[in-house]
Amino acid sequence: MPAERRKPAEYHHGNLRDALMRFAMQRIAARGAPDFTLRELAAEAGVTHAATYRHFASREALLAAIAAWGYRELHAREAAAQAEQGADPWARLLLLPETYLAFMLDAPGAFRIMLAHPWTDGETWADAHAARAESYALLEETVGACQRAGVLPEGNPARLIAAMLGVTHGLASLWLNGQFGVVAGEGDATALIRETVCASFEAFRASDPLLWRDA
Amino acid sequence: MPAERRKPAEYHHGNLRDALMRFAMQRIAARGAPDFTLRELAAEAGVTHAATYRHFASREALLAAIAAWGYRELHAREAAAQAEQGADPWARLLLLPETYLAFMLDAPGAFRIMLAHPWTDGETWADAHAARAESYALLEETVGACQRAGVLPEGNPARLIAAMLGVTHGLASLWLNGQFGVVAGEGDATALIRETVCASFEAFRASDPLLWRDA
DNA sequence: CGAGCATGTGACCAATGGTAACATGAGTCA
DNA sequence: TGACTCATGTTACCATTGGTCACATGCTCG
Repeated sequence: MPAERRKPAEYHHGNLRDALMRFAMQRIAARGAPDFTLRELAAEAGVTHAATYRHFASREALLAAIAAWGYRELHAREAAAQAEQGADPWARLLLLPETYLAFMLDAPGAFRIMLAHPWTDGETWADAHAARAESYALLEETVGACQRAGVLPEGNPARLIAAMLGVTHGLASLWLNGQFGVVAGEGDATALIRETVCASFEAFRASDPLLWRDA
Repeated sequence: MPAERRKPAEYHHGNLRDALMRFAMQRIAARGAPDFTLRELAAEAGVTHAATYRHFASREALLAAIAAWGYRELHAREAAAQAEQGADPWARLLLLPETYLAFMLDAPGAFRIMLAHPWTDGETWADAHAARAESYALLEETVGACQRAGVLPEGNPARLIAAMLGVTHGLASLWLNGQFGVVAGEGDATALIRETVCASFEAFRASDPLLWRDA
């Protein structure tokens, strides 16, 4: 008589995969790093660690699945927000970092894998790569629209994109790694991040076009 | 007769500690993550893995030592560059990201631990924390000098600092994780990074002071 | 020269990621 | 209904890893 099984039929129908991903994300968020053990995830799901290999080829594949899910979810949220926004390109652009940061607060575990994990093995991370490319494409397109509308300076869009992605990503990364206290004391870090991103974007918008032109 | 020993007396006098750190940084840079095994580091040094514990209390302590070294080295380079620069605060400020990015190219292995590793256990990472704080303090001070000199907009310095640290750190982080191709194609990434950081700083400098004022 | 201490060794341990052969149960089709 | 089958999960196993401990070795300094 095996002790204490999970609720019958809770797993055994595809739920295990999702459950493992959820548990993993929780642990990552809690511990600040993908430190979890496949065995502890399995135990939390009421399952043997070998069962996990029915759903993920390896530990790293689990991480890759999380990253892919994260980028797809992010892209979906961005697209949805833009859709209900209207046509103003500048407003649509500002929605992107806002959605990005909101999602980071919702799913910090996924975010850490998305941002700060070296996706070494192309094979297992192929899906994540594709998902990420979608999200980047949206940024690229929106920046282009802003430039065409004259609301962002002309010049090499790659530089503008890099600058915007840089601030957003950089602040997110600092927050995720708990490095924010050093720069900002102990105030409301998330508010400071939002305000800083906003101010930076405005500064870019109003900046001298010469800055972004190639040499 | 033990096979193939290291050159006699090469270790046994404090060199092992440094050698292990060097090897570890090489592996981190090569593999893009602190994947190395204590055993392989020890083997590369011609030593048993147990010997490593004479110099580092744990694997994580090795990482912490690398991070601490990195921040101390970074701070030293920044201070040196500023010292030979002169008194112009804006020039001194621009030196910081420049030194930062140059150091990243010199020591990508250390950088990855410095930026993208969760320093969970305060005990083992205490030294790294202290070293990092020094480096941040320099940025804070230089920004303050710029504001007093009227070359940076008044307003909450925390926001300006966050913005500058954000771009720099964000672009560095993207580069370290190989995410730069997505945004910039396959050009000279490091040049693009430098130019983008420079343009961003100029944009911040020339921006409307209202942007950085608290609400 | 001899003692002491830092450094390195060898044997050992529990835990981990991963594999393979076996078990079980839900759905399908005769 | 009953047999087949495939997905899912289990048991047992393996090599490797981080870590510890008692023991060896060899600088260094009194």
